[in-house]
Parts: sequence; C-alpha cells; structure tokens
Amino acid sequence: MPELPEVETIRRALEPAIRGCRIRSLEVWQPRLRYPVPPELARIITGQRITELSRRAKYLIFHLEEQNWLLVHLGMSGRLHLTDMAEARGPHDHWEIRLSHRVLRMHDPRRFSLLLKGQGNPGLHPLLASLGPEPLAPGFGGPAWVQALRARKAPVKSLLLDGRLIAGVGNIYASEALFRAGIDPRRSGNRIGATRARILGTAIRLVLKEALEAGGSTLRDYRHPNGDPGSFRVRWRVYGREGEPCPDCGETIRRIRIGQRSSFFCPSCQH
DNA sequence: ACTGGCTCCTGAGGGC
DNA sequence: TGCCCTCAGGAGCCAG
Repeated sequence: MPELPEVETIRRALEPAIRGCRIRSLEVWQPRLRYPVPPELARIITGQRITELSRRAKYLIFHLEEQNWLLVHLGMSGRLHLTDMAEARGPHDHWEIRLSHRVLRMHDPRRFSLLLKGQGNPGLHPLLASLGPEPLAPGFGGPAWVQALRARKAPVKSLLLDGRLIAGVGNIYASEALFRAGIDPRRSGNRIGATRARILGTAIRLVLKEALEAGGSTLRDYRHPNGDPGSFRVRWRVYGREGEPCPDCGETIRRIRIGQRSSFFCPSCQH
C-alpha cells in the first residue's frame, strides 16, 4: 500500500513527466470516493497547466495556474498510472486526467482515495491545516517533537499514526520505527524519556529514508504494471512477521491490537 | 484537549 | 468447490 516513501517516489517520478503539461480534460467515472469528487472540477481545471507537484504527508498536490490545485490521496489501494495513450477503462478505474500526450489515471479498488480541489494556499485546506511536521524535513526530531510526544499519554504506536503529531507515518513504519528504537508500542507517550524520544525520531527518519531509497524499485512497478511487485518488496524487520524470530535476538515476534490496528514487535528487544 | 471507537470499501484468506 | 465470515487499512469524525 502507498506509504509516505511510496507517495514521495510517485511524486518524484511523476513531476518531471507532467510539469508544464496542459490539462485537456478530466473524466470522472466514479465520483463516490473518500469524499465526492466535486462535479465542477472538470470545468475548473480544463485548459490549465500543471506547474508543480508537491507532497504533504501522503497527499499529493497538483499545482495549477491561477493558484488552483488538486489534492490527491491514494488511500490504501489507490494507484496512479501515467500512460502515453488512453486505454480501455477497467474495473476500479475512477478518473483520468488527459494531458497533451499522456493520460493520468486513478485505479483504486477500495475507494479510500480522494480527488479534491482548492484555491490559494493548500496548507490552509482543512485536510492539511492540522498536519504535524514532516518527518523527513530538516530539523525533525528536535525539542518540539520530544515535547509533543511526551505531552500525550496514548500508546506511542497510536501517536505515530496521529497526523497532528507527525505527518504521513503509516501502520507499517510505526511498527518498524518502534522496533528500531527499542520501544514497546504500548508505552504511553508521556512515559518515554527525552533521550528515547529523540532516538525514536531518528528511527522514524531512518526507516522512511531506507524505504524511500528502496522506492526506486517501486518506481519500476509503477511504470511497468506488468512487473512483478513481489520481487521488489522491502524486507520488514517485524511488520507482518508474527511468529517469526526477531532478526536481532531470535525471540518470537508478537502481534497485538492497539487502537484497532495490528502492531508487531519483539517483546524482548522493545520496552 | 485527548482518547478510543467507528466508518467508508472490496479482495483475500481461513474455516467448514 | 464454494460459501460465509473476518480482517486489512488511511484518516476523518464523533462521542465520551
């Protein structure tokens, strides 16, 4: 599923291909996504150039002319395909943007994705306004992070998924980062010392950066839908490994529920 | 102000 | 072989 590193990988691949391209048309086949696709969207964006593609958390922002922009989120099963020419529409293909020589299409079986519009400063949009800091931005993990984490008493695993505290961390990286930091996912934020909070901040950046570097392979999958996605799969240390030995100590990895979400951890390495 | 539970949706996988 | 049940997940929303 698209996590922050994959969304950033998509952004990096897409931006040079679409920057400067003019939108010829927008076709919406299924407007009932996470939020309804605005009916007037096609009228607003047709004829405009894409000036920039940016990312905030797991949101992609397609900047257009006249301070218009499109907000796209992939949800958990959304895929963006950029092709040279229009293809027959398949099941779960919900919309496509036709550019001068290319077509950008959204495929999303579970329909948790979204396509919205905005005008002016994207950061003021309700979905973006309350987002916390970007973990990969310079300076993340300093005093502000330590203070914010320790001000909360929810399980740290849940806090990592709270976009107001930190933007874009998903279920996989929350488990992975806590394993790297040696912190029990059930531990309350306010029971994590300042030193360990800093270590966690570093661990988050580490797992995201590693995945981002491996994301170059996801790029190939993105460009060539026939490619075998399994061969490029990143090897998680604990995520999805219930019952397997911990890569560090050999203890059996456990899976527990925290806030309705699966969490994987090593009971020996994480406290 | 926080926390935890619910919700949207469909495909996959396990049990019988 | 096939049906049914449960679960997975992003993240906003809401009740307590």
